[in-house]
Amino acid sequence: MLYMRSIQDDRTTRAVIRDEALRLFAERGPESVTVRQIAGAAGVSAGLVVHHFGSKDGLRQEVDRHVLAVFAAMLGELTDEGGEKLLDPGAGATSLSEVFARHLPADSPLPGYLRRLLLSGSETGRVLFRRLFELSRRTLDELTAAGLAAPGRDPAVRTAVLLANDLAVFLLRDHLADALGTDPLSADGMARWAPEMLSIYAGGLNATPRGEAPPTI
Amino acid sequence: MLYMRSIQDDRTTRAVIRDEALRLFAERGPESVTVRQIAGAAGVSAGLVVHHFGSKDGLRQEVDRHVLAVFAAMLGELTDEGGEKLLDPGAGATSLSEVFARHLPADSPLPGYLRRLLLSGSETGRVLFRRLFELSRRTLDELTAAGLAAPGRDPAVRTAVLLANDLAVFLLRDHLADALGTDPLSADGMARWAPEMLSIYAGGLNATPRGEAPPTI
DNA sequence: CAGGCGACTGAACAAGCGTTTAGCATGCTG
DNA sequence: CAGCATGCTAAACGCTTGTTCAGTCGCCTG
Repeated sequence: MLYMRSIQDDRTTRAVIRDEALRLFAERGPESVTVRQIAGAAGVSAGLVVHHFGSKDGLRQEVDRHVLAVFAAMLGELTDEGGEKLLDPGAGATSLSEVFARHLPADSPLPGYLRRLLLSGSETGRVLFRRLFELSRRTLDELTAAGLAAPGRDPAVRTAVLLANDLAVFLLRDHLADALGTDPLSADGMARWAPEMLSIYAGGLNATPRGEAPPTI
Repeated sequence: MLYMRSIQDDRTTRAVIRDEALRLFAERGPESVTVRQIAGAAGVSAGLVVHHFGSKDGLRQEVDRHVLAVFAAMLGELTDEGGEKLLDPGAGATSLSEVFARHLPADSPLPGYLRRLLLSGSETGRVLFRRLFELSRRTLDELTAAGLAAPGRDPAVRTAVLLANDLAVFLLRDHLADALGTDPLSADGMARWAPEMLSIYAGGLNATPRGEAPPTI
């Protein structure tokens, strides 16, 4: 019998199906992927997919749950170490992209799935955004407590601005890579993106370049 | 015969089909909308849709062309008056959202379609992003010339940051409305969003007017 | 008035969809 | 050993999809 799974693949068949579905869903969207395509990619029959997950929508929900769990683990770590990293000038591990880059391989389908999730209008997407919003709010509060930021006149909006800026990198990844010549989620891309971002956060659009002394009166 | 079009509707049947398709595509995505649903919404038969546009994909392309043309007209105006408005402090008509809000009714499907277009990976989306990127670049250059901004050490990235920030409002509209309690594309929403955004652009996250006391928490 | 042409419909079509079913091994359990 | 779940396949089912087709209506033109 022919297997698409490598010899050393210790995942269960169920997990293989789930992972291939995740990849294809992230790539083309669930509506444009058929059960037979998922089955083909996993090296099994279409019937087995339904046997394991009840239905195509059941599989989609399972993928949602799985992705949410992976994200929760990653964000949990960011929350834990957030306090120290934030106060360490120059560390700058405050952006989602950096967390993702450290935890995921470059070709991981998760960023793409995150994008679909946020834009699908689904309940899962809403849950995810709410979590990110709360995380963003905590980050802003910590920055404020450390004297690195002011809460602004409308802290909720300021929180939203920071989060939107962070998420935009995921949502527009392909276009940004096209326009800049560098994948913004790669190490090189982040090395270009982060300083520019931080520079604006530090002193606005008209701030003097880093290294020089700010205008003191 | 029953018509869904109002009595005073002077659009051709062809235009009605196109508009209903635009609305449904923006709402649910082209893959999730059937020809029969479009026909039903337009009050015609499924055969007529194909008769007018050749195929479902032909209709999709026509909608793409139409949306792109409408955008081009709006962006053209922004380019024309950009120079003066930018130099007028407080006017702040530099963001895409404001241009859209001034030209489109609150329930227009165009913002939603713009979102689909940018995230679909289609050639039309790529063209649109490139135009917006160039526009953003010109805006940054004008701000620089007016002494309101520095080009940064990596002007292309700075351009991308500004554009991404602008587009994030469209892409995350529903989530932001949920989190903030206000549609960011409404007049009220923009009145909250713009000052916060401009404040960061003006002086960063920790801006405090010089000589004054820092904001109390 | 004849005739053709474009708008339009309802029925039909083939293909593809998600799902169901019957059946075949395999391995554990009493 | 019999019995029975479990993992799995191939075939088939019913439905929906985009598309085609034959034909009707009304209008313009010669």
